[in-house]
Amino acid sequence: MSLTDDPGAESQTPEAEAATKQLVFNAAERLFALHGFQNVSVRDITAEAGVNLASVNYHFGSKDSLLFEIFRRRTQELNRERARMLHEASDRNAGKPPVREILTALFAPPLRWLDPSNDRRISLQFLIRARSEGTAEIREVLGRDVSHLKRFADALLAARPDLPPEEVYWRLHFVLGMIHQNRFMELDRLHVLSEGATREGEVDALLERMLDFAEAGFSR
Amino acid sequence: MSLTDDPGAESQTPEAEAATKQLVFNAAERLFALHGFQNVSVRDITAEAGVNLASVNYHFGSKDSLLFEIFRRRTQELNRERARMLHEASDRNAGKPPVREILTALFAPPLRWLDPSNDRRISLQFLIRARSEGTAEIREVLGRDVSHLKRFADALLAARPDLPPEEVYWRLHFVLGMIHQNRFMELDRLHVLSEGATREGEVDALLERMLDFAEAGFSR
DNA sequence: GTCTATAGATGGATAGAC
DNA sequence: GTCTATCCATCTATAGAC
Repeated sequence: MSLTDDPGAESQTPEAEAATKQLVFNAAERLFALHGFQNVSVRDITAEAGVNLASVNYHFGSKDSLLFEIFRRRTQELNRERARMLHEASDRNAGKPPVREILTALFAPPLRWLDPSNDRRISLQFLIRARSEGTAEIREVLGRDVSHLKRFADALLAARPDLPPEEVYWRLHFVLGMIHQNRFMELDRLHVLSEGATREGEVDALLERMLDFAEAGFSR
Repeated sequence: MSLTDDPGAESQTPEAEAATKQLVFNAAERLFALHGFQNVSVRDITAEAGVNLASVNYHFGSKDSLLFEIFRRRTQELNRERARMLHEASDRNAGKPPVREILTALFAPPLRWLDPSNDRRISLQFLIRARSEGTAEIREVLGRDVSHLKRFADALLAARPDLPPEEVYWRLHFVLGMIHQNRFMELDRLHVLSEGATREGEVDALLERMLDFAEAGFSR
């Protein structure tokens, strides 16, 4: 079964290494998403993962590096989904998709992640928290790497050439705020306020609500 | 000049106490707003304030209590401004203000604080950060004390009785996201993305932009 | 690669002199 | 009320045995 020449002895090494590293990765993502970066210690992570204390430093170098790697991986996954959807929307519309389709490419991936039946629900919470609480390294990357957002800004500028560019940028800012509001804390608060009328479980309905609201905000 | 019978000796006590406490309060608010709750130590605060290390515990009991008191005070100030504006809007409109005036009462106070010429700019950043990074005590208060938000939800429900209530709650959720997006980090990021086209200094213009966007989102 | 023990640093809180 | 010195808990990171 093994691809190596030595199936005996310590042949479980690559699998065990991958397994331990993945256990740490998942436990760290989960705990940080739930309790925040600074509130989770390496001891918490290794205890949750059921591995020994030293494994974080062995596999990731440091606590900071671990969290940066989770952030990098999840950001890349989310941005690729968004970029692919934007590209498809562009293909469907002769290179000039309308506002609603651009916003769909921006909203749909994080909302799919938000679905309670989706394993990635916790990853989205992680990303939202890391964005505002992350280390200086994460913040610096976020601040400088605007290339991903630029594709959406350019698409919106092309869709609304009649608007002053700064108006388009501000509206993009507003819709990003709508997305970032979907944290556990704010959703719980909304649930209390509405006395249970708002059910976050219906992510398809939420996507339509967000699109209706944002598209209306853009159509002036 | 003193109201006490003993102007000599340690008569500076009340003023000195107030002065030191205020120095700590201001330094803590500023540092937390800039660097986050967990990233600021009591030593940082007392160094910034130019007072001795023990004064935080003497005047506030603990670091947690200090931050909770700042949060409580600023939240109260902001909510009172909002409640007053909502009340005035209600008076102007026979108890049933239109959506745009309700949203103005929600947006205008934090945007006034955001003005670079306003001392309260740092207080607003503090509040936005405390909301997402705060202690369990702060989060619990936020989660349970929805009475302030409820006034705005009720006003919106009255202004749009044609809509299903849950739709109104979701839209309120969206506009709150728009407000919370006005953090230093996100504003800086927007500034980079727009290559300087977005100037946050023009808070009056920003208020109009936010109102236009949100009102359009509500009018369907 | 795993695990224990511990180094090394930092931070919150407090005792006790003034 | 102020301030210094210090206690004690906690955390990250690592050395070294297995």
